[in-house]
Amino acid sequence: MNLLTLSSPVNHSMAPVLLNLPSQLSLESNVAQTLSLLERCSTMVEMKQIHAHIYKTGLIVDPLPMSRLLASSTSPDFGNLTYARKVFDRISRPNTFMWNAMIRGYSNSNEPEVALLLYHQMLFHSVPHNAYTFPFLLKACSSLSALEETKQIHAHIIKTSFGLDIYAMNSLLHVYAISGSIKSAHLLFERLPQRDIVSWNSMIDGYTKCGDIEMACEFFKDMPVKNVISWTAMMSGFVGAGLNKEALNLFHQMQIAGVKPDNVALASSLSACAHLGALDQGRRIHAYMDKNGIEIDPILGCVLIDMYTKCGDMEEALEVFVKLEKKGIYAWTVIINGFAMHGRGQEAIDWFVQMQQAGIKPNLITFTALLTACSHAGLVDDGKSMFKSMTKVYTLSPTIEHYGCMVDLLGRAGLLMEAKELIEKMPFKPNAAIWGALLKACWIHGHLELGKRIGKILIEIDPAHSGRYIHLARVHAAAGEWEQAFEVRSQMKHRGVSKLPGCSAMSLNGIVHEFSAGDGSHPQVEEIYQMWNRIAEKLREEGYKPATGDLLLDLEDEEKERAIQYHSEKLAVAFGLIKTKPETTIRIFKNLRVCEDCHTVTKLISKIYVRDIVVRDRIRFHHFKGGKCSCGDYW
DNA sequence: TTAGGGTTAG
Repeated sequence: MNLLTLSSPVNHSMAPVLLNLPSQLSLESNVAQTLSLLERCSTMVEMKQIHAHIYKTGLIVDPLPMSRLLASSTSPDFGNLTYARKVFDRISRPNTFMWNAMIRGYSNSNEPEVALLLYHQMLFHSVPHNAYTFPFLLKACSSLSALEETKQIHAHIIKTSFGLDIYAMNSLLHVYAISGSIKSAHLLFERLPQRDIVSWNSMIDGYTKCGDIEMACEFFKDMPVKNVISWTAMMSGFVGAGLNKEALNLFHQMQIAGVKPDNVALASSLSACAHLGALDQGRRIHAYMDKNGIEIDPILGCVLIDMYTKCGDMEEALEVFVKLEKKGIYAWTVIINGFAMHGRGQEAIDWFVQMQQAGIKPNLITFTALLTACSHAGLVDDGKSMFKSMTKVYTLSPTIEHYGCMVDLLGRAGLLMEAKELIEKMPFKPNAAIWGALLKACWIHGHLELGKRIGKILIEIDPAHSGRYIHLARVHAAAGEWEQAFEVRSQMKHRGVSKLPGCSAMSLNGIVHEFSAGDGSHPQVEEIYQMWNRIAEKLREEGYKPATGDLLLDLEDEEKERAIQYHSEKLAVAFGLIKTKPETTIRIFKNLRVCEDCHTVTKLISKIYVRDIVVRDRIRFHHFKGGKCSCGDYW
């Protein structure tokens, strides 16, 4: 055993003297003092000093301080697994505690498979395991989704009579629940000799992760006691299922139930706000965080920034971003993506430059955000050079998503041949997203023959997707082929594919008001329609004529005009004008893309009524002001 | 010792 190697990293002339370590002590008090130091230790520098002390004073032969040293140096907060491994490998016969510490360390690391290998060696050396071994080991299984290994460990648990240990059983339940074996988890849950709140929470998490939100709700309802984790697991389940209103509702119920939200619950609720575009609720949650002195950890910071960008308030997003102490790659990517969504391509690039100056390396998602930014802002040359730099400068291999962004960027800019060449050259088989981007480009730039061919391919790939039929019908209509257009729409109806109804939402005093085309369900429907008629009058005075284009194939012209007049977005704008004070920005969120007519109308309204109107459509933001839109009609 | 949170083109 080369002890010098172990203590060599400690350089007393270099390392700050953090600990005043005595060298002359009775063995007993030295053990006690060393253990107490290890307990309080919070950096690797301190750890190495204690290690040197253990070595120097002969405590190295005592298993107790060495065990603690291993436990601390494998800590997920400040530990160093490589260092711990060196120490561990030089211990001639490590005890169970030491093996457990190593297994725990690896289970929390990016190589959890080593935890399983260590367990194998532990069995080989006939080291007995204890109640702590299984939870650590199963944590590694859950990171690896290693179902086969989990089953083997399950057998060991039963064989070694740990089947009554609630920690081992809960860990087992958790792996089954989140590794696609929810039925096994449920069976295990039913047969558990005792259950606690962790068992229930794992079932909720498991059912939400496999998409069975109803079962998750059942468990949530039935559980005898709920804690903040139960509420959060259910909330995240709702968010994951796109049920963001339900998630926010639950967040309020949680507070009524007297459960104080922690950072995870706050992150989940902010994520729901981001999806809903519920800016005022998001702001309220932010204010709550400030008032209660909640420390903004790196994840919470990202979600908060993301919420502001997705709710249309880039300035507030930037303020939070600038104040955020530790800006990791997530935070930078979120802010760059924010600028991308808002069509502020040059700023996205500028912040990317700053990110590099801060020494943060971009990842694949950062590039998706950057390429989107270039695409939305029509920055073709910048986009091309970014795309090239991925491989040349950053050694990142573009994924099909990046090719999709490039096809979109080139196609939108009218460089269809270049887009086509890129598709032919790329190392992937084109998917629906690639064809979809090209089809859109064909439609915008009038390449209708190619558009029809792609449209047909898309329907073949995605026969249950209503958008595919609608786009092909639109291309036929643009070519004046009304009969074929009608045929495509009939095919869609015939196959039982229903059109996703357009829906616009506006959040007012914490309540989300939703509108769909021709909607009569809103309680103030009369008032809204009257307002719309007044708006229509003013629009006509401005010389506006409703578009009766290609979208409403099966209607007569007069009907088309009526239908397009009552698009959800127009109803939402009318509602906004009634319900908010002059000069207040109206914020609307659409589930589909803005249609051309609504875009024209919203521009005019922003001028006539002197109102800033912010519309988030399925892809990006439009900021309407003084008769113009921030997208520059490029979308 | 076991359970819950973050960025992605169309």
